[in-house]
Amino acid sequence: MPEDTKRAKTMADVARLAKVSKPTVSRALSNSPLVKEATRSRVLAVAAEHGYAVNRVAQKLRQKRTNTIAVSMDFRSHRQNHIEDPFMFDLLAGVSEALGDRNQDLLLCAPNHNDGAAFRQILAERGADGFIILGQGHREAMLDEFAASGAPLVVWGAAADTASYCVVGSDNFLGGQLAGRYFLESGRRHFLFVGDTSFREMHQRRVGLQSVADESNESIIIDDIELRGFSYSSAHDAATRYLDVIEKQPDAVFASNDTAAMAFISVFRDAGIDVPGDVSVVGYNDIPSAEYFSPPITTIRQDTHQAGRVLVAKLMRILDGETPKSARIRTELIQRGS
Amino acid sequence: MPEDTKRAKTMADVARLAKVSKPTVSRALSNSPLVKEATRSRVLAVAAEHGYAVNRVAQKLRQKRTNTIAVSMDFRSHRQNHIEDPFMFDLLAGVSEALGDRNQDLLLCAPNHNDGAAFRQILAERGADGFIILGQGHREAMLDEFAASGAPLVVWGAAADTASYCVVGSDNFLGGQLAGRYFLESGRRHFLFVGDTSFREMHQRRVGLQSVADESNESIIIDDIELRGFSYSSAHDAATRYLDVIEKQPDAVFASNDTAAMAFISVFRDAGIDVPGDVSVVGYNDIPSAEYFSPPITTIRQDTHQAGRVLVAKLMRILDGETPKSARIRTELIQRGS
DNA sequence: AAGATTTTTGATATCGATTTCATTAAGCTA
DNA sequence: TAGCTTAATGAAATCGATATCAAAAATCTT
Repeated sequence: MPEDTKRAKTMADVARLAKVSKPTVSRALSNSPLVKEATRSRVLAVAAEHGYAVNRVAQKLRQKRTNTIAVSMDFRSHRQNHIEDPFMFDLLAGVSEALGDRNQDLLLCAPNHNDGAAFRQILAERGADGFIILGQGHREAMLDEFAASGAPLVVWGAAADTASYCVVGSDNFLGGQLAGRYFLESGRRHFLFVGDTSFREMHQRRVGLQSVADESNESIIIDDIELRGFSYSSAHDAATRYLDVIEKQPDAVFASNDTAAMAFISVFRDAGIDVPGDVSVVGYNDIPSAEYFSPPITTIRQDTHQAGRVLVAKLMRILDGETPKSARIRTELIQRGS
Repeated sequence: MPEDTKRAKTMADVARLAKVSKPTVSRALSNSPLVKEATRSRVLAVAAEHGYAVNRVAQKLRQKRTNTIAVSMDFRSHRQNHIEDPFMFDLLAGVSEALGDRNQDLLLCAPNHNDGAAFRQILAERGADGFIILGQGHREAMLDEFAASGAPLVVWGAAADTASYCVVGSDNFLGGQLAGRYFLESGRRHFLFVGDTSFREMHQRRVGLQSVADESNESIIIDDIELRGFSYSSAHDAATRYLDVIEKQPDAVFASNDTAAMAFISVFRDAGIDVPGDVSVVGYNDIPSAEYFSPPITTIRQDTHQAGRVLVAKLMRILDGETPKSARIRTELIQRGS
C-alpha cells in the first residue's frame, strides 16, 4: 500500500499521486460541490498521507483576497501613559479569538505616524483586506479620510455623530448614567468627575453623569478634574492638589478608569477620608485588582469578549459589501464596596 | 507634463509608463546595482507619481520568503490567571517595534491546543518564516520537538539546560540573588519565597535566592509558599492562610511578581504588620503602579524593550542560518520603600 | 440505443512579482 | 575603429494556487 512517502509540496504533486488534475485537487480541498464524492475522499486521503498543506500565499495571489485583518494598536501612547489597565489587552485577545474562529489571520501593526500612510500602504501592498483600529482616540480626521477612500475598517471607541465609519464601543453615556444613578440612590448629591475628556469616551461618560443630574429633582453639584492621560501618578497628583484646594468635599467620585479610582481612594485614605462612608467612588473597566482593592471598587464593566466578536463581525459584513451600523457593547455597574 | 494620471496597479503598468521592462522596474524598486542611476530615478518618479505599491503577496510567492514572523501569545492562560501585569503587553510592544524596524510583518496567533499542530500548519502554509513564542511556559516538550523539526523559533522564558532552541529571558537567577542580597544588607534573616515554581522562571528566582543564603555566613531560613497562577486573589488568599499558620513571622518576602507583593503587603497591613519595618517585601517586574503603591514597592525590573529587540535579532540570525545562543536580559533591583 | 442533459474533469490562462539567461549598449584597449 | 570587456536591459520562465471554459463521462429521456 505505502507508495511514495515523500511530502507533497504542491497541488501538482498531490494531483499526480491521486491521478487527477490540479483543478480537481483544488476543488476537492475547498469542498466544492463540483467534485464527485469518491474523488474527493481519494484526494483528501492522498493529501493527508503526504502531509500536504496549501500554499496560502499562492492562494491569496490568485484569489485577490488575503483573509488577513490588520489590527492597529497604539502601543506608544499606551506606554507613555503607563497604562496598567489590561483593557486593551483583553480587547486584543477578544479580537484574536474572533478572527481565529473565522479563519482570518491577524496582522498586528503599530503605526508610528498620524497621517495614515501606513494604513494606506498595507492596503496597497495587499497585506490585509481590512482594518480593526484599537486605541486611536485622537485621530478621527485621519480615520474619516481613510474610510472615505473606501477602506474597510472598524474602529473601537466612541462614535462621533459625524463619523463616516463603523464604530464599536462601550455605551459610555449609559456608563455615566449608571454611576450617577448609583450615587443618587445612595444619597449622594455632590459629584466629582475625574477623567481626560479630550477622549470622546470620557466626555460621553461625563455627559451621561450630567444627564442623571439634570433629570433628577434633587439639586446636584458636579465638579470636574481634567486629567491628561491615564496614569496612576497623574491621578494621584490631581487628587492631592484637589484636596488642597476645595472648600467643600464631594460625596461621590466618578473616575473614568479604575486606576484613577484607586489613586483617589488612596489619597482619601491618607487624608483620613472614609470610602465609602464620606465619599463613594466608582471606577471604570473592572480591572482584575478592582475586586481585591481595599475597599473593593464599585465599577463599570464592559464586555470585552463581546467587543472583540462584534468588531470582527462588523468588519466581515463590511467586506461583504454591507454598511453595518455602529454598535454599543453591553455595559453594567458592578457594585462593590466603594 | 502630466500624462496618464491613473493609478499604476502592477509593475507592468509602471514599466509601460516609464518605457522600460518589468524586470527593470523590479530592480529599480529594490535598489539593485544592476540598473543605471538615470533609469532608476525615472522609474521611481513614475512609480511615485502613479501611486504604485508592490504587491507583497506576489513578491512573497516568488521569493519564497514571507518577511512575516508569527508571534504566539497565550491569551487564554493570561485571562484565566487574571494577570494584570502589563509585562506581556510590553513584551509584545517591544517585539512589534523591533519587527517594524526590520520591515517584518507580525502575524499574531493564539494557539488553542498544546500539540503544536497550529505552529506546523503556519509553517507549511507559508504564513510566516519563523516564530517568536511568548508565554508558553508549560510546553517545553512541544517546543523541543518543533525546534527539532527545523522550525526557526525563539522563545521568551527561562532556558532549560536541555533546551534545543534559543531562549531569551530575564536573568531570573540574578533576580533572586538581587532580592536576597537586598534582604541581607538590610539585616533580614528569615525569608519567605512566594511564587509558582512550576514555572521555570519562578524556580530559577527561588534558586537565586537560595544561593545568596548558602553563600552567606549568616544562618538564613527560607520558607516557601507555592502559588498556582499569578492572580492577586490567589496571592491574597495564600497570604491570609499563611499568617494563620506560621509560628514565627518572616522579616522578608520575595514575591515573584508585583501583584503578589501587593497582595501580601495588603494582608500584612490589615494584620497590623508594618512594611518595611517588620517585613521587607520585594516584587518582580516593576509594574507601573509599583511606584505608587503605599509603600512604593521595591522590585526587580526587566528591560522589556531590550527583550523585544533581542528576541527579534536572534530570530533573524536563525533565519540567516546561524544558531545563536540563548540570552539573558538586563535585570536590576529598583529600591523603593518596601 | 440514440440523443439530450447533467455531472465531472482537465487544459490552459491568470494573479503580479522575481530570476535566469540571452542580448544589446556602453566603455576600454590597442 | 575593430575587438574585447563590462554594464544595462529585456524576453521568457517561474513561484503555486484558482478561474474559465471546453471536453469527457455519467445519467436521463423517449
